[in-house]
Amino acid sequence: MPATPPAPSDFVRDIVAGHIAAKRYPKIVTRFPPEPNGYLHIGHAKSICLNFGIARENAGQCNLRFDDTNPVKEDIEYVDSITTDVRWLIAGWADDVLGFKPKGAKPAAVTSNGRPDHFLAPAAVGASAEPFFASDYFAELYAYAVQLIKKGKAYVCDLSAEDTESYRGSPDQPGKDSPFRTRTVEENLDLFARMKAGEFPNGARSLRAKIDMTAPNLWLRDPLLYRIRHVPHHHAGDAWCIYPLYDFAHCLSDYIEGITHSICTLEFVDHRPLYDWILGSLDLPRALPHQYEFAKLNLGYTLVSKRKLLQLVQKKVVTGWDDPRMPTLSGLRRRGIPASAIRQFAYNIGVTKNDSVTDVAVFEHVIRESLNVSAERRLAVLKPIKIVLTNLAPGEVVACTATNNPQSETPTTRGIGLTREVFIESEDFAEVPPPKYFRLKPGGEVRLKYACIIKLDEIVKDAAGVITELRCTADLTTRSGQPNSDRKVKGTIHWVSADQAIDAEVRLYDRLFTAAEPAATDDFLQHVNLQSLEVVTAKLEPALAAASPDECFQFERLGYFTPDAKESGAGKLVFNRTITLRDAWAGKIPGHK
RNA sequence: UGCCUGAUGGUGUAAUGGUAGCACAAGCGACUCUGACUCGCUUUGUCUAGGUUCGACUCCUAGUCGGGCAGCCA
Repeated sequence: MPATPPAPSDFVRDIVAGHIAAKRYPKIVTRFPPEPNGYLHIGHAKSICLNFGIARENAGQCNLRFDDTNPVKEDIEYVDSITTDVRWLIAGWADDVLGFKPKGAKPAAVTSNGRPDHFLAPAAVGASAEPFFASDYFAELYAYAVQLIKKGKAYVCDLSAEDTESYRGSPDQPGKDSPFRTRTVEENLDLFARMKAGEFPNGARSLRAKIDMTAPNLWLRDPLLYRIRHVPHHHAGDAWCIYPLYDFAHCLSDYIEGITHSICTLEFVDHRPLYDWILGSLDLPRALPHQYEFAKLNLGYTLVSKRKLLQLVQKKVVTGWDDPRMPTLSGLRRRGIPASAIRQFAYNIGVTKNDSVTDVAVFEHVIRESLNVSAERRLAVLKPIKIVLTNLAPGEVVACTATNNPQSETPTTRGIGLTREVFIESEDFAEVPPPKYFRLKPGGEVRLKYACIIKLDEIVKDAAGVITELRCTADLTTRSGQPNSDRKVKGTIHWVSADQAIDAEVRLYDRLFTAAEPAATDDFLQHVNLQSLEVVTAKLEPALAAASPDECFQFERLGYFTPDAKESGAGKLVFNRTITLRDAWAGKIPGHK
């Protein structure tokens, strides 16, 4: 997989390309605007790759901006996790177009040439820089709201939430004007100032745009611009008790930052006329941003909804937002999935306006494709069964050489020792083998990878009939470099020396849901896969003792595994299975799958 | 019953009036000291009905089906 895939093409990029050809903007500026009310997930990755991708392909800029206008749902924990996750996803790919600003900077403090420019060169983006926050614009936003009132385009409304809803009408029924719609500019100004001053309780009044209560588009029926919320804000502190709503804050935040292309998902199509109305109703001298919408990601057997993922966390279905089974970027990272694979995935699925469900196999494919090239191979046995090589003496060690990565252009090797007692995978032995079984069977031969061919002589069982060991003879003339090394047997299996093996907890993950579209079911919690985690104590080759969580290994013939960043350490090794290898055999075993 | 939006193999996505292609999945085969990887081959598609045109996935008309919208969430 190329580190930098070829530049993708899609309808959004076509629009941008048209603007560049027309020299409509001096610089392309996009933004990724999460609300800090949950962790980022694979669906957000699609948006991040689109926004940062467009910026990097056009020598532009993409601001990370927190859309933090609703303090009751937001938290600093999410600000931190989102920042970390975005930087991880774009690292080595779009760092140089990441828009950050000096810590604490607000628009007025850094405006130059009549145009706010918070952008720092990548070298300057260190501890003294931070993402953008819509809440840093609260003062500007308030001033714009006052301007709207003065133009007679906004009014303070005293309707309760319930009345506001009923006055709005329904999709096929026009709404009716609020009795407060005709207040004078002076009265609105006074009331709005007193809202800001904290004179009224939560929900007592709101600021509304004066548009058209009979508009067929519900979002044009005098939408709310500000609500009263006597709560402190995680970023703005306790400076405010009125907070702007999304529609008012977003378009103006885009304008303040000089965004050219405001890219969002399809559910905001209905909001676009409002986005344009607000910007068009104010005196805004600079070029206005425009909104473009694409279809968000839906992934099979996966939940792509912050709200629903939060429920999994709260109900302790998973251990946290970063549980390796979660489709969050934190979870995927902990599981061992490379950021480059996620970017490749975004590239492969494309960007359209079609509401669709992507097959998880597409995601799994890019993970394997990436790891196959990068992961070093190791030997590990998940569910061991003991083999005794009767022609080796106790304590005897036969030195073998294993290749670290056959995909490498210049593969390196490491030594492993074959001893009298070794563990093999219990699945690699069958007392009564199915047809076409290539692995160890009574009287049969297999090759121990990197070692030699062995022949099964005897199956030893205890009094209860349980197999305790398999006694085999090793044909040491079939080792690499030995005269019979190219002797062919149908099966090659992995193994670990019983003397040298180290124990590790290995967590085997499966999909979190049994339903192809959990979000489309009545209750997704009823479709949680109760077998999504299986914990085994595995036998690993000794080299794995030094593995670090930023490495992912292929355990040969099994899959890709990475040390758990939170729980694996010198005292106790814990590995997460990132993904299995493709297994063409599994589907062919009679009665299997 | 209002407004917005979409429809191409099993899935996702190209083709912007000129050979329906790519990826994933599936199947068969080759190779193999990973039943992996790699390689070769194969199956399967333009929502429907009209129209325009030498020629339509593409343009027009009418339908059908799907998604979104009535938070003081984003």
